[in-house]
Amino acid sequence: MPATAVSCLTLNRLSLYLRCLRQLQRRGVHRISSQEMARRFDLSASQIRKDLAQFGEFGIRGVGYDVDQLLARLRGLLGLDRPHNLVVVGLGHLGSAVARHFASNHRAFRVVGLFDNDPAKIGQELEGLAIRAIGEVAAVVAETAAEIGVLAVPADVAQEVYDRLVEAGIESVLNFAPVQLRQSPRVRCRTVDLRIYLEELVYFLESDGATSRALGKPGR
Amino acid sequence: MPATAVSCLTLNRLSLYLRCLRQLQRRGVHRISSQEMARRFDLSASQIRKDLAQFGEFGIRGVGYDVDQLLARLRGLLGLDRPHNLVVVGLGHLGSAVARHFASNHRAFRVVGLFDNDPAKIGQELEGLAIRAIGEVAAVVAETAAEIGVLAVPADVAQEVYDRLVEAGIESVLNFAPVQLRQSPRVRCRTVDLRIYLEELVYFLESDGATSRALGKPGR
DNA sequence: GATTGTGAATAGATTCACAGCT
DNA sequence: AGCTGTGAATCTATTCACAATC
Repeated sequence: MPATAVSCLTLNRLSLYLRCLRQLQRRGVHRISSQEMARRFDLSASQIRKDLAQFGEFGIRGVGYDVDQLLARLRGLLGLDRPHNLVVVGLGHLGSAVARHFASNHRAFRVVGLFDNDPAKIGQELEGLAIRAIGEVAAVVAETAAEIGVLAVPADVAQEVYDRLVEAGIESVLNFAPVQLRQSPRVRCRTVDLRIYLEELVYFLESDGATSRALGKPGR
Repeated sequence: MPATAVSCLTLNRLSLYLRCLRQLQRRGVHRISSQEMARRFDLSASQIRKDLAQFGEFGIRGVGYDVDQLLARLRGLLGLDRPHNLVVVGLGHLGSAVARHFASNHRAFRVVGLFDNDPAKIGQELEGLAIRAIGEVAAVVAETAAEIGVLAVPADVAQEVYDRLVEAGIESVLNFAPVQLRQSPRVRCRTVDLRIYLEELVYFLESDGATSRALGKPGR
């Protein structure tokens, strides 16, 4: 039924619902209405319904949604019922942390390759996996059918490494380098710049706290 | 003159423009038009103009924008011309990496406190700063006038630690725990769940790659 | 009586297209 | 001639309100 393209906003909310449902499941809740869910997690009930309705009829009128069933459906919908292989390139602090973060926790994701160009790091192990030279990435991607590349390299080499991953046949990229990558049409890239989140918070600090001073020009 | 509230989307784009302008500055570009900027970084020219126009007239008609000047203006606008103090709570892999990430790189942000509840970690140093017990957070926030708290603790204690930060007088929170926090109206909280980004990529993997199979029901 | 699923209404964001400067 | 700044037009997203269902 998804003839209509799904928006990123909707999609991210589906992930959110998944998270909420997991929490409900852990607490032994088996049935929930959109209203109750909205109340508990500070969401919008009609939005939940509309988001879900895009993909089918998952609820029972007059009753609500079955938590286990909805969870399973959402997982299937998002493709999380099959495992997905990742490679991580760049094992500085952030890269290592992200590799570990994704390696533990999550059944749906498996880290199958670690790459760096620092000779001191090559050969070391992280979570039982050896760090290899970046030159081997194509071989590993081919061998493991890795779909996603996580890019945690310095900004000035990010483009080069992205291009390499594209060439290696990776299907999409999660980029932590603070650059706007020139993208291949074949390979979707999602950039996550942690600094942007801080900057967002700072702006609201100023504007909430200092409504009084906001009248004076804030330049310079 | 921001009498009008600025949307988050706009705000995040301003951060993005800042990043692009920095790159231009490094390359010795002194003047740029919205079109050229759009072309180089794969953005929309009219959107750039509209976003900037919300805050004043920064460009010169017929000419374009002065890179240095616009950079300075944006920095001021976003509040990045003053330093902001951070505390990081939870120094597992992700917390440590984020602490280091924010401690280096960025002039506008200063990490002034590190907290954990693991006795093995307390007393250790990270980037020249000692890790302290979470009980001391109120004192440190008061003493350093820290504005932002970075939350990198396990999901099941995130709410508790958030509440503690609120009580300690922190002004906003960047949360990496995958939970929907019950928020204080006083303290803005931005949650960043790295897993959501992966899930987004996975969805598009399925839907791009498998347009053929998308006709069959994707359930189960 | 309660709650879903959904068309219609509203609100918000983006793009267009051009008047107004330089 | 070229590019900004901006109202108007379009597109997208969210919320409302209610008929359909259990």
